[in-house]
Amino acid sequence: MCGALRPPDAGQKAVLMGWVNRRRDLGSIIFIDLRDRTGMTQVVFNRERNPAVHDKAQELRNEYVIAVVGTVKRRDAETINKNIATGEVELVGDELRLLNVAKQPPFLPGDTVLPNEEVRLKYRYIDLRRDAMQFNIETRHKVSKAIRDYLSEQGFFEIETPFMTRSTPEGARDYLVPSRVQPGCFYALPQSPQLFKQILMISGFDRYFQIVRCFRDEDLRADRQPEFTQIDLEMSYPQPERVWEVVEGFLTAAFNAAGHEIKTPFPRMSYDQAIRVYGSDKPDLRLPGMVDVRTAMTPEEVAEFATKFRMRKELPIHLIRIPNAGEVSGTERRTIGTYGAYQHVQGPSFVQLISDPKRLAKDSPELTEKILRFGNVEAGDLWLLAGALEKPDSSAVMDQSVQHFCEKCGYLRFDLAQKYAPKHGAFQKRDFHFLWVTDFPMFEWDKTEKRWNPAHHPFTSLHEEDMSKLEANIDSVNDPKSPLGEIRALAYDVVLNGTELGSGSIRIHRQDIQRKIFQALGMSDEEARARFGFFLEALEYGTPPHGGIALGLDRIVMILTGAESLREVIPFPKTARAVDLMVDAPTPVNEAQLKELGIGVIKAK
RNA sequence: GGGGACGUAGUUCAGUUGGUUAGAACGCUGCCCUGUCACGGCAGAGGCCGCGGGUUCGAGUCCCGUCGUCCCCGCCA
Repeated sequence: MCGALRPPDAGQKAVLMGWVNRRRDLGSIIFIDLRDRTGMTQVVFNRERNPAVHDKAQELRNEYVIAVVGTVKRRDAETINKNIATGEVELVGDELRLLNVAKQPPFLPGDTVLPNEEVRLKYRYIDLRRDAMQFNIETRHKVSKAIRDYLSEQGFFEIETPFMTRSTPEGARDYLVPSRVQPGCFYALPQSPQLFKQILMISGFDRYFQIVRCFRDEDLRADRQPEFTQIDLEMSYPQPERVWEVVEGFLTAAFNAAGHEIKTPFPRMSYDQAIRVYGSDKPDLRLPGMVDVRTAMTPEEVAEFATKFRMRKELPIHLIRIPNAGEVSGTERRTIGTYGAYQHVQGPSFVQLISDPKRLAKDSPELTEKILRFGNVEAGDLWLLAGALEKPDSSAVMDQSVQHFCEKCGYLRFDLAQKYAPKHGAFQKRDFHFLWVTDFPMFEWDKTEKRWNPAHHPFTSLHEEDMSKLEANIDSVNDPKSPLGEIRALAYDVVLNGTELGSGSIRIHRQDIQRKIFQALGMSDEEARARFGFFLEALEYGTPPHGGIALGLDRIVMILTGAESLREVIPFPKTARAVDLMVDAPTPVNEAQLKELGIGVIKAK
């Protein structure tokens, strides 16, 4: 292979096959960098030594596929190339076979500047020849293999589940597949194998896993593709801690496979704490959290401060700190103080920012001193205070809850952290901060539908202590003030550097509790039967307690390779409009196909 | 559904206040070159300025629409 030859091979005959990465024609001597998956070797064709082969080598162009038979030669000291692994040797070409020519490609795998993504995606086969892509795909292979091996060793069976299954109205939009045999009926591609894996527990396969494709017809993001791969697992009789151990185990194996050490167990944090301190359910621990400076003040000070800055004193006043941001100019500081300057935060403002430390220090020196000490602010840190506006735009008033306020602050923290990333240097891609976020709420309020919905999915168990709260509020699905929102689920997320890697829960295994959950969700027995009948029935035939989790493989590989988007770790990804530019999918289909399926297409205006 | 950025040669980009023949680099073609490795030198080809409309004596440049790519909000149990 092109990356294999080393000085000890000198004198040997060798055959190399690969692509012409670059040619350097010096007249009587021609150098070819021959490339394959494993690396690159310089091949030399010398007119003096072999005029016929040299002539033939003159025909070579970029990306031609060739086979070279030659002799491995140790290079002279002054011609060694330290930049490539095979740089101490070269292959002296004795025979050259042209396996295939190539048109001029729109770009070259060896180019230093990348073309735009549209071109890369259209000519994906060329893009994938690039070292970086080869590395990403190789890493992906190693990671899945490590996970597969680890879980197999732990007694998990890899079991496949159907891709053509039933549509369920919950959650994301389904991709539908029409049935020819049952006209007017549709399969749905699975958003996850959730119910199947639970059924597998009911079937006695007490440890299941699958590295499986999932499909969700929702808008894309840099870290969201319509089809993506999950490491899905489920086990019988687990405490959450047992699931976490398994995940920590396979992640350790996966990161090792990619050459990284990680520390386990991962720290844990409740959902409440994550929201309060980081304003997010997926905190990035590489930077300090926020502190509520009211804690450092007397009630009188809080009242005075709040009045002075038109802030609400019953909501947190958060100190957001970016360590080592260095000097920040006055102009810059004024921009920072402008709420609208942030990418993530839009809509009517209810956040009041204090971003000018000099002025604050001048006005209230003692208080400032106190706040800075309390927040561990050091010289060179960028910090600001964020409170809830006393009289915000009318449309923002209704949303002014602690949670919502903290989330807005969390976005400010995140945007600032991004903006000053080059300065604070805390966003090291190799610095892995894992975290378990636990005790997610069971239900969340749906503003559009004006009702409570499951925050995770309707088969999630709740904390035993919260059962009475469920029973007391079982008929309040349409009451936004209902304590249903306080019920904690046995649901957990694993988070890495601000990215949600995976999400799981302990499931309900008793049908009486399942029934209560459906009731609390305002779903009648009939409705529940219609939607999940097969599953509810299965629950009645001896269901062991069980629970599990699913992690996004693509996201793991993305972080491991330092990629900025999932498209860098998926060989054939889709664009933001869910189009595959290489195969040009989706496409219309012909009338006959539609007719056979009993489908009519309505032309959009 | 909404907000933002971008679209000029095969590729990456430049293009002044609207002004006459739209440039550079890499790649490509030909010639020269025996130690290059992002080889070098000389010569050359290559443009629907995304598309459509408008303003103007005149549009790559201004305006409107549209298409495409990217980022974000909504959405993603």
